[in-house]
Amino acid sequence: MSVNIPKPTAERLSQLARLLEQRKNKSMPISSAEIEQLTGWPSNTIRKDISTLDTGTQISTSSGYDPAKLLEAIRKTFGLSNMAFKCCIVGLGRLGSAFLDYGGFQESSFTLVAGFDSNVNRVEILKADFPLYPTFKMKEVIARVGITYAILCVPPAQAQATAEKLVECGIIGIVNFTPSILSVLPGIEVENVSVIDALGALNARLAANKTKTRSEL
Amino acid sequence: MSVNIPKPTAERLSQLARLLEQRKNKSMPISSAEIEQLTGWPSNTIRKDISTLDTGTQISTSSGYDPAKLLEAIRKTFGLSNMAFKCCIVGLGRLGSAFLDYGGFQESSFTLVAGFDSNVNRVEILKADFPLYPTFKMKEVIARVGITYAILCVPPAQAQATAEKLVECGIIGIVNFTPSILSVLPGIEVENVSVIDALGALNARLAANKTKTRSEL
DNA sequence: AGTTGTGAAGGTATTCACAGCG
DNA sequence: CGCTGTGAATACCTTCACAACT
Repeated sequence: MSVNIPKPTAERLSQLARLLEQRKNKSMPISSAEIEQLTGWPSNTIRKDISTLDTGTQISTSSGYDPAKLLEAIRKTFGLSNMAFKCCIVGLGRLGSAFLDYGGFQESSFTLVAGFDSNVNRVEILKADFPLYPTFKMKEVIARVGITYAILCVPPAQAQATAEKLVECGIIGIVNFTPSILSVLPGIEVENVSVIDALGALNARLAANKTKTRSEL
Repeated sequence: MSVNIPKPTAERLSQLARLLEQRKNKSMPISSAEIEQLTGWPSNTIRKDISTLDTGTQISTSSGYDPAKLLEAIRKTFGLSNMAFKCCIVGLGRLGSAFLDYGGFQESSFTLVAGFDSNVNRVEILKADFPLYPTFKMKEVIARVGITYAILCVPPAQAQATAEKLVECGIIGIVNFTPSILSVLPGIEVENVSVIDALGALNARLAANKTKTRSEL
């Protein structure tokens, strides 16, 4: 069931989940038109996306979707129902330490459970809701706690080496905040997060818009 | 010429540009096979992507592409040849201030030219290679300096309001690092950058891999 | 009424496979 | 000969339009 969700659909649904998590009014139905208004995606597409979920139970009324049920359906489809995936931050410089008090994890299906830095001093000074360790404890902690994903924030020069070490330790997915391009073993997934790429994407889209005739409202 | 570059192609080319910028060996030819090895995209696709660029001059030899020429062609196609787009950081908390010494902009077509924060104290204490201003100077500075893009790092609760203000000031593209979903006027582009989404994408891909039979090397 | 859900049509992007070039 | 470059074929995603449901 739900074997093949198109990648763009998966991305939209992930963001939709985040939107639902944040939404104030947890019980008021949300319509595809409202989602269009909030996100800019056509309501048609949204309905099609939602139709790829296997909901089991009834999810919509005549005035829209039940947000809680919709959120649950998305989570179930992506295999993140009840359990939260455990993540660690690697590299606690300015960028890495910014996540120590980042609120976004609160409602999500991911939790931060550890941070690592090679600078022992920094590990001791920084405060967080979860323990911070010097790098040499990485292997032990990742195995013991059962950490799945890593958020990589080390300096660019160390990125590739650190990534390899993380994979050795059992990490299967890396969110790469460094500007380095990582190459990893097959089966391991990397998601690159880069301001420069984001700016590039913006720019590409705006350049494309200029060419197009304005067929949008 | 080059009227319609597919969106996924544009994204890959943007990343390819970054890869070329970082590459040590600036003169050794790079082949589509090597790019495949580094990025995971099929070499076929890469060649197709590159073929959408209008290169003017010859860009490849029989052992691959000339990296400098390729980079130049990508930049030209995206309208960012010589000039660098001017960007500002809005919100200088932990996350925002992490960009003050982020190296990635060095080789790119984007430059940071200003930072803003509502906390006057913070503006005075932080050090950067470019000037920092209190928020109330935003309109004046953006207009005078000619800033195009903003990197939004304010607390989630202020995100939507700040975005609207930025648009009023003349910003046409926003890289949104807050977990809030922004709605903006048509013609304005937003690129969301979120750890949570990145983790979601990772997870979705890994879940999909499990279903697939391993047809990869 | 208003909204979802969905087959069918249309449009895009990727893959294939091989011609053409240095 | 290895590598690029590209029409043609395929696979994929989105849009449309309307039936079904509340």
